[in-house]
Amino acid sequence: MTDVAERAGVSRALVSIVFRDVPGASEQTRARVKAAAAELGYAPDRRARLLSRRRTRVLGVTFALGHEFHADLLAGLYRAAAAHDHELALSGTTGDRDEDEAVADLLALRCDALLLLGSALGEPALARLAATVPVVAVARGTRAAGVDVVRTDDVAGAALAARHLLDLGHARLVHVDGGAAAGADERRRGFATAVDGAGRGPAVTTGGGLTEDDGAAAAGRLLAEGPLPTGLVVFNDQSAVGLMDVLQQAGRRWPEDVSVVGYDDSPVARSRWARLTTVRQDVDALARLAVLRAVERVEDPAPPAREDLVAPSLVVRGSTGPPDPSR
Amino acid sequence: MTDVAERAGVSRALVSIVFRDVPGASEQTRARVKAAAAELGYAPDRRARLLSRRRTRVLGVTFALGHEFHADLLAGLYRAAAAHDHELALSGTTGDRDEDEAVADLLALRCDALLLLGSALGEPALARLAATVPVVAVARGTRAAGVDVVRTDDVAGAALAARHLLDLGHARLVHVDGGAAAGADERRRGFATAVDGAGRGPAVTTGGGLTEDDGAAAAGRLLAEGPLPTGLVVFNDQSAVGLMDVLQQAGRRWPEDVSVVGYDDSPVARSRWARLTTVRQDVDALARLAVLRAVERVEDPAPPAREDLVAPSLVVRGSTGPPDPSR
DNA sequence: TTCGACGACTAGAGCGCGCTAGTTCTACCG
DNA sequence: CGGTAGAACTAGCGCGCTCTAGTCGTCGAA
Repeated sequence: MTDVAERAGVSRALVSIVFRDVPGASEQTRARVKAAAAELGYAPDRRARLLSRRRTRVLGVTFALGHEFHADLLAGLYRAAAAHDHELALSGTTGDRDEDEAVADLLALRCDALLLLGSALGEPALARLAATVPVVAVARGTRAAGVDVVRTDDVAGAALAARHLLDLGHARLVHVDGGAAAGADERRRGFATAVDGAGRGPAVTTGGGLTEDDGAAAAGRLLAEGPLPTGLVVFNDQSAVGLMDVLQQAGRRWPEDVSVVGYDDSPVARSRWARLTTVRQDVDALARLAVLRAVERVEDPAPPAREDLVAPSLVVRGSTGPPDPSR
Repeated sequence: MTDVAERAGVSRALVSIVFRDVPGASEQTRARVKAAAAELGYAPDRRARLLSRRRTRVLGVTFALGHEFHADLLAGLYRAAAAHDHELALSGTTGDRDEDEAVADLLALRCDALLLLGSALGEPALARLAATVPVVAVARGTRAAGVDVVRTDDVAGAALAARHLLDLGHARLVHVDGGAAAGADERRRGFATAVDGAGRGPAVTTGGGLTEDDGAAAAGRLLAEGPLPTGLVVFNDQSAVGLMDVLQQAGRRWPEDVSVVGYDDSPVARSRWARLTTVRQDVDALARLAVLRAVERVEDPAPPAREDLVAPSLVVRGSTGPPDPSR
């Protein structure tokens, strides 16, 4: 910075003014400073810049590496943060790098707020964290004190899936659930409410899970239990494709023999093989709201924690259709 | 820091000594300082710490968000960086956040070195960057001046795939290539060398690409062109599953009618449907080497750029088998 | 007793910025 | 010509840490 100032024949303060783009310098000088900086390959050191500022305008984000949905969220967060003139500091979690470590890293950077994507932290840990720094839990519900929540309305999502099948004319629906996974309760509830509400109850749910194997296991049970239901709402896309694989090996076709709805609109749902009708979470809205809540809470930490539900939407593909009347 | 020092009844310098874990404090005092810090919820501010240190011991990493292979690499990089007592600063690229932006962000943090995962930067841009800061290109070849390269030996990888099929007894092999993608040339070469070397030449290659659609298009051409080859080596897993989908719709089975080998060992290769035999890149070795080269070059920027090739391995699954002699 | 060595600890400069409280310079008015 | 407003610019402290060059005190050897 000193070099740039010297080369442009001004003081360091002037260089600072130019790079912060604030009033206090003539156009002519601005040009001269910028030219000098370009020649010297100078760009302000962000660490030093943040150090002398009360607010860092940096949002810390923890996410699971390799989690497609988190990657989508991050893309949205980059956009949303830029819109609020903030930056992102990323800290990934993996098998041998847990969330505590990721959070500690971000705290050492003195982020203004923390956005935890699908956090696995317990409520006490979350509450403790929220006492130190504004925390927004994204895509995960919690009642931890002081933690803002931004997530998809899973009750509505599962209901959307169920109603889609009901509208197509399916009478025998089954929900392959997510067991104890985050959001599984809400999805069970949404499915049941939709089915019961349409007078097609009682709603039938069978144990599932998050993985392909979970879906495959559920498919095996359904095939063994007698006549296959014509409509299946599965906890997520991954479980759905595991299920579909077993059904296909048993000679069942979609949408002719069975209609299947997934959840998440992950890449596999788009595959030519599955063409999976699925519930899409509004990633952009989630990201925008998460950043907004974080920024708001930085401004004013006082208000009680709030929860934002974002409406999901249905993406109809080839895995669903009217039931074959001949069967 | 001042608060902690006061509470422990020592100077700030002592607190620094304790937290840097360097000699110069008695065990007794260390304990007292740490206790005081814990009570006050103090952790050193990394920005300030780095600011006053010549070397930051931070490695900047650019990666493509949502790219499974990059996520795997990052997990390895976290491990490798920790082993060298370094930290990682992540900067993702997306559709509307390009690599230049990601790199500028990292430079503003004054990282010691940059690791670019599958960089799309041109050679001039890379060379320019390398003149400013040590740069390691990971999973991507380049001859840009001053840029170290760490990547998989794609020639060997494609040869591995071809030899696997040859060993199984396949006589008619075709390589569905990656067009102009990074690594496509090497894989073509490896395939051709293996086939020619086994006296089963001339090697046949057909145009492919990176996506499912590319693979599907290639499959359509192969089906139309006459008798289907019994062994296919495809540029990557994604293209392979697109191809397999079309083959399946045409009534072909694997491994009975056709054996298919992919590349990358991505999650889709593990799917129950595809069970794709594939070439796995040694992510851990790539990550370890990348960090090592970066750290070395920070120590001593002088030596000429070097290129490290990491040996890939074959993961055999259900998509390959001996050719059916009855056909 | 003196001296040096060594462990424990501290003062204070400096890292690269932002920001406040100035100073200087220019233009214009009465 | 003095006075003044406002634009252009600068001096210097402080952000939270590291690190060098010390000081102080203790102990053992000459």
